[in-house]
Amino acid sequence: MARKTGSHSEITGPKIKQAALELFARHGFAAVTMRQIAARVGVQAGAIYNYTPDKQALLFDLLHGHMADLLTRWAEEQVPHDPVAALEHFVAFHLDFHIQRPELVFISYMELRNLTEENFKAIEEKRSRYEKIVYDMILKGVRSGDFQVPDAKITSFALIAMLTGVVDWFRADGRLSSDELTRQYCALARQTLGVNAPA
Amino acid sequence: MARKTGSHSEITGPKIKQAALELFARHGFAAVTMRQIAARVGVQAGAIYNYTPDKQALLFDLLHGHMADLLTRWAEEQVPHDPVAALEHFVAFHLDFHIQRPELVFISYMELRNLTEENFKAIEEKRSRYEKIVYDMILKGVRSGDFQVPDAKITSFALIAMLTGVVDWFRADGRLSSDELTRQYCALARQTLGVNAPA
DNA sequence: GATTGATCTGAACGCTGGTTCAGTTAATAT
DNA sequence: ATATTAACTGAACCAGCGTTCAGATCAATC
Repeated sequence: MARKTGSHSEITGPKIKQAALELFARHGFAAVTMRQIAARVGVQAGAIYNYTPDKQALLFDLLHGHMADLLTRWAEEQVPHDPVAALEHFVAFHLDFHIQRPELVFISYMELRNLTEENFKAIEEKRSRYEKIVYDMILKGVRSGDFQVPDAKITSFALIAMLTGVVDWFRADGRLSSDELTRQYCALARQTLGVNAPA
Repeated sequence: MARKTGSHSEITGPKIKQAALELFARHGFAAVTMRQIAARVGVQAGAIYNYTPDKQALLFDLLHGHMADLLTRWAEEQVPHDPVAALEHFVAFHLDFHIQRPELVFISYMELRNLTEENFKAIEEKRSRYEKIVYDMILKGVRSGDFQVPDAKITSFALIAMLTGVVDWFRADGRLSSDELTRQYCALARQTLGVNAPA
């Protein structure tokens, strides 16, 4: 059992993941080579195979970890019972989570088609779970009379698209703080959901 | 000047574009080979080079044509002067245009990073022009008092994301007709823009 | 029916891809 | 010191890539 402390594996492993993430996000999965990833870590291409069975697994682990993280975090949130407060809580959570990992959000949308069918299904299942959370939240508000929307399902898609689209333009060092961003989108989401709308 | 009529070039050219479009949308630009495109057209890979200088041009032509088409069509529209009517006109136009060409919408978002810098700039310029149209439309409604939004710029992004996101789930043969879709989104857009919102 | 030229084939070119693996390195344990 | 072994190198494998091009094909023209 040589090389416990002083071992590089606990450093190289995460570095490979990080390098793959950055390169996949910038150039796309198919356009990135194992040699590029290795170069960024400071290692030869062959060394990567000590940490992942193949390139596909590298992608899947990133996407699966991302979705698992999203669901876990939401499960840990203390969501208010009031529908409007719950909506604002969700908006804040969703924006915060997505803004903090723009690359993961990006490849989670872009690279789905580069997954094997089996891996794709695993991601889709998690994505559906998340969409259902939003749908249920909206439905609850509609039933209580707090929300007024043309269609709960469509509105759930529209809300998610609207919020997730933020990663396309928001920059943490831009003119807008993330707090301000959240405030703006809370207001926008309330309007979209028809809070205080005339009956 | 042999082979005027009976020539295949007027058939093969478009077929190549169509095949490239479908394959790029399904598998991604980098993952598609010239031989795959050729096979779908029923031709050898070399023949493609009678119609395009290289693979990059194949992608650029698709994206550039798409954006040019979008701007041209909108320029031809008779847009009402009333801000609310203009908004609904835009929603209907945007949805209709995008729903009719989901593959082009898809690759126009996904494959930007596979363009050379020069080609990328050409597309970005057109995209900005379109975004400005939406922004100006919102600004006009805000100034007239018809719209009530937290921030015109953010709202323009949110509106576009919300509408364009439709191509991710809408299927022309699904439960929802495109007319019904437009109606739903018009209502949603009015709410998002704060039409009839309390001052 | 010979000529022409647009269209396409088929094979090749040089190169790079993911992946494998025998062998080297170096930190620990004895 | 020596043995052990995780971590990594460096070279190789072969399949496949985009692209080129000399030559075949064949409908339209003369």
